[in-house]
Amino acid sequence: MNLQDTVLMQLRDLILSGAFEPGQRLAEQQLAERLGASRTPVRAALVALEQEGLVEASDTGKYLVRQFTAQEVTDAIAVRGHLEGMAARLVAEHGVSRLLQGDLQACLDEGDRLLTTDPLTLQSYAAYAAMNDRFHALILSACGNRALQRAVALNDKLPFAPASAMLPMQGTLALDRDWMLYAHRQHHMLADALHAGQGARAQALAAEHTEVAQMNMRLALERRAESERVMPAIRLVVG
Amino acid sequence: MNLQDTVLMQLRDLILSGAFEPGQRLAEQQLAERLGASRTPVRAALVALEQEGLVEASDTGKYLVRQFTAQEVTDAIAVRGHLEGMAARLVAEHGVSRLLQGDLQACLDEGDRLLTTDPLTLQSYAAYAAMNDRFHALILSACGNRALQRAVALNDKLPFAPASAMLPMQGTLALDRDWMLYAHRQHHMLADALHAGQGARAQALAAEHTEVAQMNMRLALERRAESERVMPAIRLVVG
DNA sequence: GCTCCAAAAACAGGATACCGTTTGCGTGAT
DNA sequence: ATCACGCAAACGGTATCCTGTTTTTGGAGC
Repeated sequence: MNLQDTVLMQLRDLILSGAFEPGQRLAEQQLAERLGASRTPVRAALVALEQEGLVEASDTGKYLVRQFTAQEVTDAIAVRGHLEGMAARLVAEHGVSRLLQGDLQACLDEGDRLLTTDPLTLQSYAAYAAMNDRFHALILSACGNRALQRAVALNDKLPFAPASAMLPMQGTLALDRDWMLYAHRQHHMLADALHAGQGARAQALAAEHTEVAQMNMRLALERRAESERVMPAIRLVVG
Repeated sequence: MNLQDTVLMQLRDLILSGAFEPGQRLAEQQLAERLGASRTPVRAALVALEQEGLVEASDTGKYLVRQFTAQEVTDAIAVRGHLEGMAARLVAEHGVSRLLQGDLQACLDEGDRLLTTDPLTLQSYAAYAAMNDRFHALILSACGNRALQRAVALNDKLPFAPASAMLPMQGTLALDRDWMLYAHRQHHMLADALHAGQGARAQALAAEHTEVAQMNMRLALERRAESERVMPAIRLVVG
């Protein structure tokens, strides 16, 4: 593995885990020392992170930790909804292969099983999150549109835009399981629409599905203090 | 201006003007010599170009000029259509400001005027292309969704995905002006839908609008030899 | 005690040197 | 003539060095 890629991942994790103040300056030399590398790989990582949108270059060429407004997060989630809607429509129009059908069904079954326990255990949460990511990734990769995949990948670099952000933070709300049940039923309906070749319905469902993430984001912002322990990246959201 | 940015632009132009074979290896040192810079800015430019999608890193870490299939180009145009559809819907829902209304109208008027001359002059083509870019940029910037703007910006880095690719290559087809008249009437209709706050209609129109680009792309690929003089980037499309 | 200016420290952009690896070519053996 | 082996050139990854610029700090003057 490259030192460049290692540094890139480390730096991304540091930012997303709230190790820096939003708007804080990121000096190459400091980071190089902190990560035990030279400035060269740090430079490359900063260039990449700027494209990812986690870091911005000031007018004088300095790198700053990007800070997001609540509106920007909302917007990013809306974009993901729109893009996933397109992916779902494409899959529905192309037809669902037997393999994909099986994989989707496996996700649905696992979700059904995980959500029976009440209250949810920590393991159930983690397993559901992994399944959720897999479900969304399945549809995206099945749509076969590489430009679309790239657009989603870029969007997912922003905090709280990825599909996993849809999951309620565990423990803070008793309503969590209810929301997950709702979201999982949408998964069922979406798989159904895909299987039936109902493109418009699939698109609408996938887009509407992200409203759960919007709701979750709003709740997290209202309860900033408690949220910060579970989702440290929320520190990057100002206002 | 940074040497990095200069090198990045030069390199991007070189690739898009077909100076390299698709799939060709891009060696840092060679490029550094050719551009009269050292390896450092070239390296930064290559990292950026990889994120833009014009260059890809092989398994052993070398950089290659990316080559596109016709399907990938089609997909990228489809993604732009979907994204511009969202932007148009947002603008229609938010309402069109007086300023935006005036700017759009100016574009429409200029287009009307430019398309009266028959046959079109070279200047008319260039002016229409500039106006076309401005029109699409106006809507995108008015939508206010930064994540959406980022997604479009990324997509537009791919050859033939930007709005300007919608314009027929001048001189090769007598039908050019007819297509431009058609596309420009869509501009009129889109502005009308935006003004009337008809979100769904605006979205559908903006998406359908990119079918002109699809058509143009198909024609260009059928007449590869002639197209190459006007759109050298077509060399990057294989198959 | 506050302000302003100058010196010093830190930093970003850029260039280059070093090293391990890959690649490609030429030579020699079969 | 062909294949295999080895050597040399080139390259990518990394670190370090240089230079011009920005930022910070410390002191002197008000």
